[in-house]
Formats: sequence, C-alpha cells, structure tokens
Amino acid sequence: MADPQKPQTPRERARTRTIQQIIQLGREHLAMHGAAALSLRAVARDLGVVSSAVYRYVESRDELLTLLLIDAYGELGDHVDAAVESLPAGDFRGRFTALAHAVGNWALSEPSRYALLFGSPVPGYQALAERTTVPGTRVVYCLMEILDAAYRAGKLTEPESAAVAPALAADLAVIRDGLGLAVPDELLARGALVWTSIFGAISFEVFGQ
Amino acid sequence: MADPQKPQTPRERARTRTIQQIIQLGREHLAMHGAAALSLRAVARDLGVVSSAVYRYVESRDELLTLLLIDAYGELGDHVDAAVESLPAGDFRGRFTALAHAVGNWALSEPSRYALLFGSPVPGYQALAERTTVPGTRVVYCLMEILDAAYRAGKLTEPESAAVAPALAADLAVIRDGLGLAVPDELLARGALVWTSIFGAISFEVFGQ
DNA sequence: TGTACATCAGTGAACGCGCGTTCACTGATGTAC
DNA sequence: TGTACATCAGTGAACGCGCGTTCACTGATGTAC
Repeated sequence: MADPQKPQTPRERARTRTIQQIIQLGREHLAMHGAAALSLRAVARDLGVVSSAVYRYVESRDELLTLLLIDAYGELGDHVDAAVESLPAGDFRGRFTALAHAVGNWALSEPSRYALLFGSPVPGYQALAERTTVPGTRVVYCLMEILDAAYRAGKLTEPESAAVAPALAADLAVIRDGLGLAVPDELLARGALVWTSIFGAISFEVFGQ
Repeated sequence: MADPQKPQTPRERARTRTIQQIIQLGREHLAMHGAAALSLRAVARDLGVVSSAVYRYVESRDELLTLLLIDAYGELGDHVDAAVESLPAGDFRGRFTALAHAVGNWALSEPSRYALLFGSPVPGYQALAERTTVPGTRVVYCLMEILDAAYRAGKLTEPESAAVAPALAADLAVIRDGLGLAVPDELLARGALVWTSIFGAISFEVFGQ
C-alpha cells in the first residue's frame, strides 16, 4: 500500500488491472448516463462479475465516484500542465491564457467529467475531502505559481484596491506559506477572483447558469 | 377536450390548475436533478398528494416527460418567434441571425430543458411522435419561412450545386406543398443543412460533442 | 329547493423492478516449512 | 519438490430502499329530476 514499487506479484498486478477496468467502465457509464445514474451493479455486469464481487475492489459507490473524481482531476491537471509548459516560463500572460483555454477545452471535450468536478452535486454523494482536495487544487496551484512567478519578475504591481478581509487574509497566508509564494495577499485574492471567473464562464458555457 | 371554451366548471379549472402545477414541479425537478431522475413519486410528494393520485392527471411518467417536452418546445418557439418578429419582415439576414441567437440564448438559459429536447435521449423514454412533432418543428418552420420569403423577394438565388437525392426530394416536396413554399428543393436542402449546423454548434457549446 | 345518482379527486395497500450493501460460502492462488 | 495452511477473488442469497404502476376503496363535488 505504502510503496508502489516495481516487483508486483501476479495477484497484485491482476488486482490493479481490475481496478483500472472498473474505473474505465465507470468513466464510460459517466459519459453515457451521467453521474447520477452510475451504478455499481451495472459496472459489475459489464465487468462480467456478480455485483458483490466489486466490493473486493471498491468500498462503496461513493468510493467509486471519488476514484472517478480523482481520475478526472488528474487528467485535467495533466492537460493544463502540458498546455502551460508548452510556453516559456517567462511568458506569464501566455501561460495564463493557455491555462484558461486548457480548462475550457477539457470541459468541452469531457462534459460529463467536468460536470462531476464542477457541476451540480451528485445527489446523495459527499466527496471525501482527504483524498480529493490535493488533486482538486492542482489547477489553482498552477495558476498561483504563474502569478507568483510574474510577481517575482516584477511584471505584476500591487493594486491599490481595498484591503483584504481578515478571515480571507488568514486563509491566504496559510496558502502562501504552504507554497512558498512571495505574492502579497491583494494579488492572491485577485488570483482567486480570476479563478472563479474562469470557472464561472466555462460552466456557463457547458451547462448554463 | 375538443373545445377549449371559456365557461369552465370549477372542477375543470381545478383540474387544469393541478396539471399546470404538475408541469411546473416537473420543470423544477428537471432543472435540479435532470431528466433521468424525474420521478412521479417525488412530484406527488411536492404536490402534497399520495403517489397514485398523480395518475388522475398524467397517464405515466412518459406522458409527463412528453408534456414537459411540449412545454419546452412551446417556450422555445415563443422565444424564437418574438426575436424574429422584432425585426422587419424584409430583413431576411437579420431575422435569420436573430433566430440562431434566440435558440442559443434559450439553450444557455435553460440547459436542462434544451438537453431534454436536443440532448442525449432520456434512458427508457420514447417520445410520442403524434403529440411531439408539431410543436417540435416550429423553429424549423420559422427558418423555412424566412428562407421562403427571401426567395420570393428575389434575394436568394438557386445554387448550382449537385442535385438532391430522390428520397430527400420526395420528403422536401411534402414539406414544401404542406407549407405552400415556393423555395426549390436545392435551397430547402441547404436550409436543412443550416438547421443542423446551428444545433450542432449550440449543442457543442451546451454539452460538448 | 330537495333528493338520488353519477362523476371525479384522492387514499392506501400491493406488485415487481433495479439499486446499494452485507454475509457466509467455495475454490483457486500464493506462502511457509 | 511436496505438503499444510493462509489469503484472496468471486458466488449467491438476502436485506431494505425508492421507483412506476395497478386496484379497490372513500368521500366530496357536481347533475338530473
């Protein structure tokens, strides 16, 4: 569990392969019928196995949804990283728009998975924060890093806008320290605003208000 | 049933009001949980009534979906007509783009209803063609009428493109005679192509490929 | 205006279905000696 | 290399749930005379 080393036993290999199959089938059901209609029994049928057997690999329907959530966050993150890194590190504006466009492209090409990540919540499902937050913040972090790099390069000047609310300031301080960012609160707050705007616009496109 | 006259008995009024309530609740459930999750029992609960009572007003879940389909077609048609008629009858190009934009606006403001009309089919539901085709063709007819008016005004010239396939030509002849249109087949076929392009583009925006 | 009957809205029990999930089980694959 | 035991994948029956839908019923509202 703790070490994903190479020397896997045949059983372990079969096991991880089966889990991959389950996730793959889950993705297909997601695309075809939507997250609300995702059914462990249906996945088991497609897997050619009795319904209870799936519980050897997945704790519950909620856990399968969580796995699909992580899977989707991972692909979105890869997609965004690739787009951002295709541009030179110094091209802050280019990287920024590349990030926004990468998110938009992915949302349009995978609407059901985008809906799972950022759409209306799946009825009766509560994501497990412990397993979900880290992959879920990859894109924000990427955005923050672009912001930070631009600030350090002196390409961003502090806006003279109103001070940040104390509660938000504390949150931002945690984030900034955690990531080792130099950007001041005002710019971080502005970055968060940009973030919500991007997702607002894309969500409006993908499923309307 | 046959004559929607004014002098309704109190019972009839109560009945139509209840049906309207059911449709309204259906719309809300549609917007909140999507068409696949629409449940007669849930509607009955919101209506404050035992589940079997809904069958006094609606034959089945499928019929409720059909009613919601007709309702949505009607609103889309009204929306498009209003947009088109806000421009002078002679402004063919303006009316044409107004139509396209009206469909797009409506789709973005009512994504779940747009999805019901033009999205992936609701699992296990087959629309009743007899009740659905007439309201479902309002927008195409509107497009055809603009085309026809433009043609009669001499603003559209026949393209010299290849001849229309015989089977399609027969269908188009039926449509043209039924509507009393003057447009030749080639232009009608082009109109149909425009139609599918509009919906393709909008659908791509609303839920991606 | 008053009575007798028909019509209709709503009730509550029941059916069969697919779902998520549990549990005791069988049998095959791995591990220890 | 061979035997004895542990681990694990998959089975099949069972549970309680919400769903769509049917049916016999009660009681209120309308209609005919």
